[in-house]
Amino acid sequence: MAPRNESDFFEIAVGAILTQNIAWKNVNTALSSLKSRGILDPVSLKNISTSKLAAIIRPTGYYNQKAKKIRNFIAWYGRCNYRSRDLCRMDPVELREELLSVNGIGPETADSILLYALNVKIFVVDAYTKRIFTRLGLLTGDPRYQEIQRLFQRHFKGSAREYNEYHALIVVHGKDFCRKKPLCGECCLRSLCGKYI
DNA sequence: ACCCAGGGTCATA
DNA sequence: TATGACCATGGG
Repeated sequence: MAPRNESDFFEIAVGAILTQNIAWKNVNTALSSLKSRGILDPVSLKNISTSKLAAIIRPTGYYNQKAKKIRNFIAWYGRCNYRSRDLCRMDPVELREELLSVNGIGPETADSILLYALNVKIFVVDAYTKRIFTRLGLLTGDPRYQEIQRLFQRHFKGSAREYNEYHALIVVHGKDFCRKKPLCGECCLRSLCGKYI
């Protein structure tokens, strides 16, 4: 498992918060602004005012809420006994619980940080995942986050690298499932999922 | 001029 | 437990 440098860790973690209910595309400009100002680090984000931060991340929408969420995350990091490079030594279950205790970090954001920033082998469930798995008949009704995650993790025995790749595939093809009739994205995922699920 | 995008929190019943 | 209101900009 590969610990990342602090710069990468914060870019991924802050990006995970900024992308909540928003396409990645909209996040890049905000992350670039933070980087070009040299404030994508825990000290700068601790010192900047919430309103200043909100103005910078404006293009991502929900900017007032997200500014608070980012500062809540930074405050947690300040309280945490581990530095970013050592977080991977924490028990992943305990770390997940700690992330979830931060106001503004829910299951998907916590799991995104674990998988993408810390290479913890945990599957990130998003709206697309739920829609696709339900549409494919793998799940029925209105499954909860944990059920969907368990379904994938029970059947897919792959590396964290592959967890990462599969979630990316779902995001890429997920929009095809907005339409009623099967499209190429569905065919792709049928063969994809059929191999493992 | 709509419609939606890789969520999460809070209030209410 | 579960359902709904709310947050808000940018691209199609």
